[in-house]
Amino acid sequence: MLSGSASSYSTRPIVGAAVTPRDAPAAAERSRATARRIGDAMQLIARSLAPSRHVVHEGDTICHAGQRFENLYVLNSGCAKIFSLAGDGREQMVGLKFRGDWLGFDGIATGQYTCSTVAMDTGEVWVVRYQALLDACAAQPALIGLLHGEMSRQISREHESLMSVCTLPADARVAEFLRLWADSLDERGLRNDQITLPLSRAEIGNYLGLTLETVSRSLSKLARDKLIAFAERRRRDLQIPDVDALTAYVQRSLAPTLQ
Amino acid sequence: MLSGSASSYSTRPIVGAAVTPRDAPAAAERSRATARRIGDAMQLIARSLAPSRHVVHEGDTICHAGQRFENLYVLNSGCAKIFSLAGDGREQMVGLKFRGDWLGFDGIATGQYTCSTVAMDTGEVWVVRYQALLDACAAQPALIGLLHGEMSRQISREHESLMSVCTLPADARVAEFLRLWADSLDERGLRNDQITLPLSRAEIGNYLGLTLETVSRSLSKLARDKLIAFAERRRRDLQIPDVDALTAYVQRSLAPTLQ
DNA sequence: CGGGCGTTTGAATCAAATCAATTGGAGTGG
DNA sequence: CCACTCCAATTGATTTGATTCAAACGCCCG
Repeated sequence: MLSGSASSYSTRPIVGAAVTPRDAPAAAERSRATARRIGDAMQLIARSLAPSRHVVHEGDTICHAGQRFENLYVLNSGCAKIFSLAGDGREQMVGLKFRGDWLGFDGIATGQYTCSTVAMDTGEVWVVRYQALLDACAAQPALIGLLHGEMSRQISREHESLMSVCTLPADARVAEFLRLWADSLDERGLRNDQITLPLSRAEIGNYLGLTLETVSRSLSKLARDKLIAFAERRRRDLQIPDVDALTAYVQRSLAPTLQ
Repeated sequence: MLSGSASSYSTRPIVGAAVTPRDAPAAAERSRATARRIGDAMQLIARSLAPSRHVVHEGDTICHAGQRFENLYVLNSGCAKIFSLAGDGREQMVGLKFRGDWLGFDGIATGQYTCSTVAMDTGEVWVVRYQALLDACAAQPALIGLLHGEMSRQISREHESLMSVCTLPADARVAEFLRLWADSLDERGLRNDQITLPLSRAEIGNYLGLTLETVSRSLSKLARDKLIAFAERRRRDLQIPDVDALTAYVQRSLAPTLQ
């Protein structure tokens, strides 16, 4: 079976996978659908919850690990990074958030956030009191669908992160990270051919389970292979001429013998 | 700062952590509280949802990736493993489930499960139609708290997995895996001094981002260091004389210079 | 202009993967 | 009951990808 020999890391197939090939025009359609979904969701929230709105700037903490849970937050613009904090001091970046994404789900179970969220650029955060949200759900059932959808989506994204970290070599992990970023921008109708990473190499490394040096080397390699191009001066701005090429790069790394 | 020099892997602190030391009697109390929580939850589900009950056996698939989403599943007994399937055929084990845990959240957002769940031993699964659950929530508000709590808990657990895989060396990852297992049994009032792993080394490796050989070596090392002991004949049964010692082992691996 | 931080790059090292051989248990059929 | 196969697991030898250590560069800001 294919997947057994494919990965340079770990494992043989255990459940047996249905391989579904990717196709480009469908991806574009999916992206438009996502844009619509996010727009509708924000409208619904605005209309039925009248959330208080807060402008945040780069470096501002939106919610703090350990704080008492009361609110959920929805990002209306800008982007944010989420860190999970272990009792022993370890910090792990566990997520990236863009317009339409929700923050703070991790606090519901225990009544206390386990993650800190920090804005990566100027943006607007909508604050939704959890109790108010529950109350509003009674009157507006679409809200509950939205809420559950977002929690579900977050769970699925965590699965993808884990898959990335567990099955991909360093270069591919970085490529996938960039693809994710570009896709996220694309889905929100933002330019994704020229992106500015608001994360240091160290932060990217933390997210991907790599050291900053390895991230730097991988980016240099991707640039050498013409999958990305750095801006003249700032090595944090980069162009992605072809996002699908990144996907192909990841796939190639899985089957080095078959290419 | 401590955490920067501590980890042999990755990174320097980015947000700044509040270090909260662990303490043993509190852990025991927490475990009892969890047992109560799970018992209450199962009662609530039984009472207000009257779910259909299904006995499953080792190897049975509870839900299949790709299938249309309709139901959530609650494990009443037994244990199950969850695999996320990528389009390219990669399989990643992303979770372990025990009594009281819910399955299928990943399907809500897209209307289609992205994970396959397989029973690891004989147990009972309660099938809850998602729509029926939503309807019941209106009459029984505690249900919605339960549901959200479980989704939230799952998100937090994924964070822990990612932290494990990204920050711990192989031996510590295996130790943490065993600790997690023992804790899960403990919280459910089951014996946890003598456990039988229903997973092969390959599956553990897949879960932890390691090869089966590395898992085997790590287990042997843990046995050599007397943190675990194998049963006479079967290398899948093992004893954990002191669960806290596993925690200490993980901590030591983070600060090899300071011990 | 100079200091500081983020980044790049090289060289040496190391942890984990790979390759390979062996053991041992479970199950099968003679 | 034993011989046989099959698969899981262990263990050793070797390779390799990523980390670590170190040095140098370049951008930004005071």
